Amino acid sequence: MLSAEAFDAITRNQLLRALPQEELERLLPSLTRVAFALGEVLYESGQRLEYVCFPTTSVVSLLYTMEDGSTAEMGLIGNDGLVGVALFLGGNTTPNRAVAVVAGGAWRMNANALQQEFARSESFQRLLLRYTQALITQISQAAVCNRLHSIEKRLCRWLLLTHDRVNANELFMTQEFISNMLGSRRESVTVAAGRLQDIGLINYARGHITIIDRKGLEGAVCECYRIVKDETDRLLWASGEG
Amino acid sequence: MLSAEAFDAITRNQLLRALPQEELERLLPSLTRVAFALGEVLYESGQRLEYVCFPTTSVVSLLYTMEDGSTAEMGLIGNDGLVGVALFLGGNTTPNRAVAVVAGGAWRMNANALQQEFARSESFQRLLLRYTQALITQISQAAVCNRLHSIEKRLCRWLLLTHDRVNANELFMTQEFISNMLGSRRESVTVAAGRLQDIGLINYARGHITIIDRKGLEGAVCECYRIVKDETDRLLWASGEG
DNA sequence: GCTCGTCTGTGCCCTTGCGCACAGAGTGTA
DNA sequence: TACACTCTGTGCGCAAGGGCACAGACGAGC
Repeated sequence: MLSAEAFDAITRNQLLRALPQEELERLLPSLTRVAFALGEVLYESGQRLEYVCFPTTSVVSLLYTMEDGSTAEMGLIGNDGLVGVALFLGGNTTPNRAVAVVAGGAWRMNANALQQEFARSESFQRLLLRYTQALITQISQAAVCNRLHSIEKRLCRWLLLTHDRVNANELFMTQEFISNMLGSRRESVTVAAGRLQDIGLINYARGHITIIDRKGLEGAVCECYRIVKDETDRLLWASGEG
Repeated sequence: MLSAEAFDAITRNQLLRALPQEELERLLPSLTRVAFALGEVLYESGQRLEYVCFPTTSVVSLLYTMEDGSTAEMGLIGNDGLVGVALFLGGNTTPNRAVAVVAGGAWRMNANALQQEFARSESFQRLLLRYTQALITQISQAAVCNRLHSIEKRLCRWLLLTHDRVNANELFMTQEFISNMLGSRRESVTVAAGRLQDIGLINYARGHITIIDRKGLEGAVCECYRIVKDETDRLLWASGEG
């Protein structure tokens, strides 16, 4: 039987929360609480994964780095997901890195335990595979959005994605940092953020963003944000899953 | 026991070829041979999938269409893969469409048979999940490439990807068609293709491309092409898989 | 206070690629 | 042969965004 405290802590990750109680109890011994600092690297490109992480208050970006050093983000993972799908997909490594963009906590589960449970429990497997599809949706939308939409819209999308995964209206990150995610120049982010600030959607000051008008951001963002959100809801939280 | 003819036909798809013989025999009754015309739609965005397809000589593009009608490709699938991962991931639909970009054949397998076999056979499941990771790699690389690389390089990448999946140096597709995949204007493709033609890599004439200098294309493409190729080889064909 | 380092704002020039318009060049068909 | 249609080439103006340089603004530490 899970203590109320443990249950409360563990279900701050929505994937874990979606699991049946007896499953959670079985998983608990394999889960370790960890914390990530801003910018901390969970794994490097090509590095063998030793564990997966279920973020609770942290947010993790899947980042690609090109040979010339330019970078772009392919996906963003918070308490709605899990970092390290390659472990149960069977590849064990991926050609991208994972970086914490919001400092905070997560639950860590080592490779063996994960693979064992994946093979053993149908509900666990089903949930993880559905999550994989949600992740694919997010990545493919990023592919299209990166191609077709302006920096300003993509910035809105990124802010909303991050805001969704954080329990606050304040984010701590520099424009330089964001430009690495968006795959653009820092100056372009400055200009775009300036416009969002001018129309009163956000406030920006030295690595400290405040979301002032969330609805306004939702109005300024491209369709990509909603498509991914709706599809994720459908895949993970809608039907009688778990 | 598979007839030599059936075995030969079925293993034109590399995923199927990677399966153990007894598994193939079990699958055979569930497989139907189909053919796709150029431009044929395998499934529409949001449509419930009834089957997966293992292309043999056809090539299928996963295409995203925005509300304003603009389009971009997220992935390209040939005899090295399978169309319809959402079926075993559990989502049953995806927000993109699948379109044949090279006419040709495929093996079709209905949803029930697929799901049954996925649950029953570990080697089948392992192969499909590894393929899923390869697909994720391809899509994420597209996301980054779309953001950071020029039309010309992306055109090279697309030509190489397609060429890899086709047993010929001639491709039948208009520049208009390709521009839909690249998410660019037709005129931009004209210019880029013109340059590739000038330096003797390809020949272009009214919906009829000839790859003249494959090595040259590999020299002109961005790193994205090779990263995906190497990673796919590692995931699917390298180790003792199957 | 002062200084240093970091973060943000801005301006200028340049390239890429889009929007649009239209001209030619093949191809198919009557 | 004539006509219609499709596909490709090209030119021009324009907007977005990259490269670079530098100025200001803020905060931390002394």
